[in-house]
Amino acid sequence: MAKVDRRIAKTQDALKQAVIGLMTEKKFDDITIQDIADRANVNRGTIYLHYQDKYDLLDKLIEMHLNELDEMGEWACELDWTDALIPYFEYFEKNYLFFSTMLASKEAPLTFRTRLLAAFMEGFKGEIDRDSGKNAELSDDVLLQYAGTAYVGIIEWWIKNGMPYPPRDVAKQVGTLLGRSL
Amino acid sequence: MAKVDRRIAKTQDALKQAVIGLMTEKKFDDITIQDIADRANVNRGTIYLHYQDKYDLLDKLIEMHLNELDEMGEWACELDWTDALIPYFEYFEKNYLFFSTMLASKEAPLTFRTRLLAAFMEGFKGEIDRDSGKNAELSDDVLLQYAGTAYVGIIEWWIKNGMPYPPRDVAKQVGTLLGRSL
DNA sequence: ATGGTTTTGTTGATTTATGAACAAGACGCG
DNA sequence: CGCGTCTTGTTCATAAATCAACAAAACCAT
Repeated sequence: MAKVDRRIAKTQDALKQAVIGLMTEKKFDDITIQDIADRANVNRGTIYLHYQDKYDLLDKLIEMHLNELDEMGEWACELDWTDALIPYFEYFEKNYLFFSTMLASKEAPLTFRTRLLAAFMEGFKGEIDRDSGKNAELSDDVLLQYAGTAYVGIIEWWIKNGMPYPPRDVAKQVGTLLGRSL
Repeated sequence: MAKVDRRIAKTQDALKQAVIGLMTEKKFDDITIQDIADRANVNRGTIYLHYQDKYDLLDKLIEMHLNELDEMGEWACELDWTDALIPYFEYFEKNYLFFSTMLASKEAPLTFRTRLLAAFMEGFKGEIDRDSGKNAELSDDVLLQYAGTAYVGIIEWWIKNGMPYPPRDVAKQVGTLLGRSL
């Protein structure tokens, strides 16, 4: 990964933080470019050096998290199911503000929830047990859809309810259930 | 006040925060320019665009706070003694990390405590009651030194003991006592 | 002391961010 | 509808920050 200029990282980070913060206060469509610039303490014009418009910014923000999530997937696949999900839930916890905002907001363009589901289903593809024969009579479609929605559903519930269990605990339970399903 | 460029404000702020943070972890002399740059997430060379060296940086940091303190003094002099100190103690609270670090560190060049005392004594000069005659037989020297060290002493105690009373409460009590002294 | 390593200041070429200004759109309200 | 105001996207010249490289100090263990 070519190391990016410090300034770029800083302003993009500030902008993303600003958007997340503002989304907790008002609807995305009510947020103005100037709002974002002010909150990020950045010149309004600077935003256009990095993004097309606020929708593009939100899009990139979402994309960033989805990318980080499936980068985690690559080294997590070496663990068994009970432990594999721990880093994920720790990630959700660390970025609580982002996920709760995104899962809450109805107007998040291209609905975040949908993209999250797609990403997880993609990630699950390689994890289906085709050896033991326990899934012989089940088709990929059904399996992925089942496990994917279940996973997203649990995350949604956990986040919206203020993370009632520590990451490790939910992760282990969900890991067990996912292991059974796939 | 000529408005400074956003970038300048940001890097200077980051640098000052970095110094404060680092001073809680190690002695000032052990802090390297690179440490500061790293913590502030700024290029090492950038530091030299603003300061001579780390001592200059620390100096400017102190100066900044002393300036803000005596700017507060100007509009605070319209209040009576019981209320006049409230904004000060709120300021100490807000910048708790700075003051506790500064008052603790023995090696703070030019000893912060001394500069603080000088600033307060200077500020008290105009507040001595020369009308009622109650101070007729007292000389400025004695009065200023007495009140000044008392004030600094209280602040030191309050900060070092983790601010055992809310700012308002200490401020009022100290205000009363200072009023009697001057 | 001495040789190796770290830290310090400085430099120069380059990239990014800034502020201010502008025209064109969108918005709301009387 | 039309008018004023706010928002958008873009431009330009300029200022600040970056990275990499360098020589000189300062530091430290042998």
